[in-house]
Amino acid sequence: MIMRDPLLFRIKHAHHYRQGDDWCIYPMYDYAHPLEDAIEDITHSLCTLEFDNNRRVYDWVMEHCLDEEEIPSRPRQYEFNRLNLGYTVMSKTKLGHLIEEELVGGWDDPRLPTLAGLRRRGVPPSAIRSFCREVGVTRSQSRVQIDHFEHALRDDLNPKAPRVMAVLDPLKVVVTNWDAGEVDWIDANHWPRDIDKDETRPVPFTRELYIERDDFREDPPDDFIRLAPGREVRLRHAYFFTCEEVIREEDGTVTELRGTVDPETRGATAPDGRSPEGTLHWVSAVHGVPFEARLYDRLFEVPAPDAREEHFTGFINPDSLNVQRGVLEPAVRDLAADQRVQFERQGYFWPDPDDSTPDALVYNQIVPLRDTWGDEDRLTQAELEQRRREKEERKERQRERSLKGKTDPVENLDDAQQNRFERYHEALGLSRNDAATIAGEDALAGFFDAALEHYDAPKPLANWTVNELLGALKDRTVADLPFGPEAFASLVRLVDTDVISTRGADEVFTELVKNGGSPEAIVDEHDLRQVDDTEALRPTVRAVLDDHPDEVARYRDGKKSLVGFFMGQVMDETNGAANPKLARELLQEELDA
RNA sequence: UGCCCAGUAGCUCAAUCGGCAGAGCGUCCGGCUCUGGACCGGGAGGCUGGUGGUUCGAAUCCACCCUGGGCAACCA
Repeated sequence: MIMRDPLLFRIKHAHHYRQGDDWCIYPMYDYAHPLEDAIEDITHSLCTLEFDNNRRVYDWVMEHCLDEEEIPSRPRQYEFNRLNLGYTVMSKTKLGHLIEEELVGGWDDPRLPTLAGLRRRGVPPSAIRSFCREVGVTRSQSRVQIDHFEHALRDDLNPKAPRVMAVLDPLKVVVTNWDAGEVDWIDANHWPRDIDKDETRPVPFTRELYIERDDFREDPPDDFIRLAPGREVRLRHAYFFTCEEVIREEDGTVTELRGTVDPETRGATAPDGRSPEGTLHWVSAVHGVPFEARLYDRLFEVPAPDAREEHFTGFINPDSLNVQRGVLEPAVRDLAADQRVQFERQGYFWPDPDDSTPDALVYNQIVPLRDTWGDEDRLTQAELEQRRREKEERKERQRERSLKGKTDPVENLDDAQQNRFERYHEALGLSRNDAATIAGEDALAGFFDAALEHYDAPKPLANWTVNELLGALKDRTVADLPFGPEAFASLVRLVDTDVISTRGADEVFTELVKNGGSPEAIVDEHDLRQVDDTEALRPTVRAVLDDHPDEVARYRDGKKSLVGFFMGQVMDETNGAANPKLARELLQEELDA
């Protein structure tokens, strides 16, 4: 459609903001794009899917407006699907709307998937690159799950981010068997043992500490492995601690925990070998540095906010930003200002480049740690099962619909074509489908009829016309082919009379489409005459099996589909000349021997 | 309505000329562990959207259909 009357430029007597009134002719996209690419020596011109239609014009302009020698390297346009991410929006318009409506802070809001936003959030460029490598480039429209992105982030950050301890929602703990003035400076490794790095920092242990409020439950569920009344846990890098007393306010909120530490467990290992299930991070209440933590969650509550009938802003997650006032271990002051760190058991963070100052630290959460406990929203086995069922049902519905929608190909034919169809179907005995397919295209039917004059075998000719010729034509017509009905008929005769195999015929046909010529000559030239002699074929079959002992073993072990692989080898070896039926029989014989 | 593109494991993608349907993520189980993290080992998961055809052999070629998306001109 677009090629029927491509529009390349328009004439408009208008003032141009830079060229003034010098020109009254303005190029259209279809004209400017290919020419610019060619002039700039572009080799791969990439664009999004909606320009797929325009590729024909692109090629046409290139061909008709430039001589070969004017094109340093012929540009080719490739289209791809743009990246869609779950639980967010990617289009500039929609992002702009969020900013205009002040639903987010600006283009660099860390909740946004913009480069400015990701950068401010602390996402390293290398993580973005590895994410892109992982998801790949595709022509199918799809939406990438946010999990993939988060995985790429963690994977990138894991070996780069030194571990430190930070409590985001502090709950006070008093160690009753520890003197008020005493400080134990513990040398704690910045890195877990599975990362090949060894740097430590001093962490102060004191009588008063903070732990995460979430890490304590008065009435813990069975699978809760953290702190509860009477229970012992490990304080990371420090001592085993047992909770003995819970202090509450009038309304019942817990304000403080009291308990004791086992002095024998310094370094967080016990001489008697006991090992608590839970390990908690903590920060000294005396040395701890107050800071602000900004936790980011998905911006929208639904996976595809832009694919709904309602306006996408209606799905905004009200809790996408969660600001906490926490305490940090003092050693973070010694880290570089832009150092990305892992707050143990929390996630990866870095200081906000705009708002963080030495006196008022502000940390952005880059990505939380993977958490397999609790009520997060990953798919359970049952949900996976459910999805499988839904997919099956969807397929079943599609099957019904596609069967119901099926039409008789004859319906679309005009009167003359109808007559032709009847001749093909009834007189020549072609299937309804083949007969209608050929009858429906006048040029093709003429070609078929002419070929019939040279080889009177309607069925094989029709098979080749429909299944091979049609595939090679694409948007050309038979008139554009470098060969005529006679050569085509000869080819069909050769394969129909077993002079060549279908595989050999494919080669002949490819050559014919490319350069024309006579099928018989091509057969001789490429030595494609079919080998029907069992004893002539046997050595080849044996050689193939000898060359692939592993595959033979796997075949005998039950992987019968390898027959196809062996067949391919035999056909390759004989350049397509082996009689396939014979080759298969021989293979079976040798393999089952 | 016409034309174009896409449909393969729960998700994102591979599969050279038509010749062994695979990978990563997720999930489940086990191991390790001073992070319920990371790491290591193993398993489950497929009518390649459907029907028919061509072929010794089809995810791949042909016809028709289904589903989703794009384009239909003076925008890019």
